[in-house]
Amino acid sequence: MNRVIEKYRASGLKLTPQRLAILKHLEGNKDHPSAEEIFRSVQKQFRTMSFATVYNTLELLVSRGDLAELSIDAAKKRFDPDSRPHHHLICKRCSSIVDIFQDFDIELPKTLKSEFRVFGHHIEFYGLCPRCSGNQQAGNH
Amino acid sequence: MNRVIEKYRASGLKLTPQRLAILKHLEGNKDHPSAEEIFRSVQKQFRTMSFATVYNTLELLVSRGDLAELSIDAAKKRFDPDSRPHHHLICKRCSSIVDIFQDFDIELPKTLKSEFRVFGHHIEFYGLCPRCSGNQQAGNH
DNA sequence: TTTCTTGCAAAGATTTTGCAATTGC
DNA sequence: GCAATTGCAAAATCTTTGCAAGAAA
Repeated sequence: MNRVIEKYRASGLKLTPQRLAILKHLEGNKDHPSAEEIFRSVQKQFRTMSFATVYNTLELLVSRGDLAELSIDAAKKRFDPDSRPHHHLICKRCSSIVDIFQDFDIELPKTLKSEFRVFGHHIEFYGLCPRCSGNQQAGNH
Repeated sequence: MNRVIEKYRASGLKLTPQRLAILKHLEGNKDHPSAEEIFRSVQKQFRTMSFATVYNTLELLVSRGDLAELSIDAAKKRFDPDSRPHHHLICKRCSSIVDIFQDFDIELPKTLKSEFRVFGHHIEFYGLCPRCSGNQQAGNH
């Protein structure tokens, strides 16, 4: 995310401490956090932090392509700062998400390709994480 | 969905007219409707229809494996009555969803497979539908 | 009659928005 | 100082829930 900060500076956006804290929280984050998790974390540093700022910043990052918004979890949007193309594996019990860095050879039928303009694809694997598969009681995180 | 009705009857669930109307609306439906779309449609026949009944019925169907809940659309849950395994293609502009009935050969790395218990996978293709790719103005549906 | 289901209304959860006050540049 | 950003609070969505009344079997 450090290069994201440089990009910010270069395009005239303001580097407010709130934004920097959000960027810092996202940097290298493998938890695929929701907006609320990001809010709670950053609020520890900024007591006056608001959801508006979190959502504003997330929307900005997504629109600039520096953050991916995942729709893999039906309950809420989750965010992924890793910009490398990859897939995800979600635990159906605790909703934890892990990255899958493997390239699969996926080719759509030609008939469809001529109608739709397809940009890309994303594979969602689902199952039970090690913790949940051995524990019927395990809840969310 | 007719066989779903038989299954219902066989397991002692009540076949209320509201449920039958919801099942009828879902039968053969390729629109991947949201709960609200189902509600609006069925409400035309039952003026007193409530969201509770729609959500109750959808949850029941999902729990019995007769309906798939899609998390492909970040804005809301959408439902798919087609129980055959398949994938989806979503239009990033109007959020329309079309089915992809093609089987891709997807194999996870062994290391992951030994940790996670993986049940299955779902591929989300994204792009622009024919209508939206030729029309910058196109809105939702 | 018994049990399940409905409808209503309220509550919960997530996300968005308007706008005055503030702050980075 | 100007324009972008923040914080607050209210509102907009989507979904769930409690419970009394009603209906299927």
